[in-house]
Amino acid sequence: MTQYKSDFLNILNQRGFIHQCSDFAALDSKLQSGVQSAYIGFDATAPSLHVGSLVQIMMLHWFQQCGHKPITLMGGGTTKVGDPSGKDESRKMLDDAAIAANISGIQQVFSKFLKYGAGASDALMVNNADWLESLNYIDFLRDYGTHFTINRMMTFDSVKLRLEREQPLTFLEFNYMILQAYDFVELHRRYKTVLQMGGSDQWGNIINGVDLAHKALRQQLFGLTTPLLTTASGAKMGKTADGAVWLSADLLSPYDYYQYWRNTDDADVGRFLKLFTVLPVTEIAKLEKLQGADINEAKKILAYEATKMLHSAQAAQNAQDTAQKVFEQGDTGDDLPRVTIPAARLQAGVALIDLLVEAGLSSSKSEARRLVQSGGARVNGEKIENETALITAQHQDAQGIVKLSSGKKKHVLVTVD
RNA sequence: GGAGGUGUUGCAGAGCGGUCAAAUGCAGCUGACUGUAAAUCAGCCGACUUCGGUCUUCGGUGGUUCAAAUCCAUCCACCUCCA
Repeated sequence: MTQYKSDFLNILNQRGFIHQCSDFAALDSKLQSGVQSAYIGFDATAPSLHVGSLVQIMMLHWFQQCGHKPITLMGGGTTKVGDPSGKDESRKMLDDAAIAANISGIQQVFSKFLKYGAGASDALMVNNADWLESLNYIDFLRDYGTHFTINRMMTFDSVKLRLEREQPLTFLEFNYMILQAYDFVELHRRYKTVLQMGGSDQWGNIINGVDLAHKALRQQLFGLTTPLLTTASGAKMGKTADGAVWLSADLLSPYDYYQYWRNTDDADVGRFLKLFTVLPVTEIAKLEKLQGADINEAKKILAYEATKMLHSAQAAQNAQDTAQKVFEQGDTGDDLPRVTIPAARLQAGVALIDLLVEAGLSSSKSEARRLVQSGGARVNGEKIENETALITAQHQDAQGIVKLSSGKKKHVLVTVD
């Protein structure tokens, strides 16, 4: 195994974060020569980040743990342009207000993983709108446009793939890579930032920044990317039945977040433990030796640790307690989602079909019917196959709760007010 | 500006006057088997339904027809080639 001089690269290497680097040896030396700053850019296209971004955030986390200064760059300016990488279609245009709202949502997530402040290795939050919006078009073209050739830009995957698939690529999007390259140069000017990290899909964009710095500033900057993360079954990280796995508790409860990790494929557990927890690699190595059903123990640790990092130890514990009650004892737990209906309605009796829809377990009555017909609907753990069944006050337990389930994993507690 | 092409249910992609709520694949849901895993197998996969049906969908609009996703007109978007 490769050995680096710097702690940072060693940790990243051991934990499987590294895909490509523009210059391993020189970066290694640079990291040894004092406190450095590195950044990762995040687009403000959604009100929260999802687990797909977690790898990058963890890299910044380790960077800070190694005594360096991480910078989180919000793409307030570049979001208006839209990164064409990996997309067939242009992004929808977002207005200023939406971008600002998204940025404030995303910032809350970062503070869970990074310590912000004024100290040497405290993290810094910047927004590229601060410099991109005041750029003068002609000056910018003359100063930086000369360093880019269309010939080369056409060879980047983000451009090439669009063209090959005969999908439109607007001039606006075509400029994205130039602006991202300029970001790197600007961050170097402002904060002596020497390293840009990102997912492997960002390699082209990152290298553009490194090149631009070389040409415009005569400075060697560095790029480092993570492998594209997929699950063992080949799916992209962060997608579940209900959509993205958000990092904001408003969009995805800690319990659901815990469950997301708890349901990891066997084949992914070791890899994810290294990437998404801070457990020592020696300990992870022991967990990786588990076989068969014992792997579940490793998954519990993964889920607990990941939830703890994002939310809190308490939230992780609550989620774990609930999961244990629900899955190991067939009971109910406090963290299960709840819906409340008027007591009078329950007295009169509510159609099971309707309740399934109201609880969010089915998206339409038809779907709820199918669920019941196929034997996937349960009330208090009892399978109900009669689609005209009524749920009444008699179904309430001692606490006045009715537990409604769709399949084996999705449960909702119905309470009355 | 000119010529041609494309636009179908989450995605991909058939259909080209009735048998079309629309093939097939992927994704998804449920069940069986299990370990809250994977793989495999089975069913489902527009909405509403008193389960008889009813209603809304094939880029938009307006036509032709007993009947249109399928034909015509027009508009829009995109692609390719020419200028």
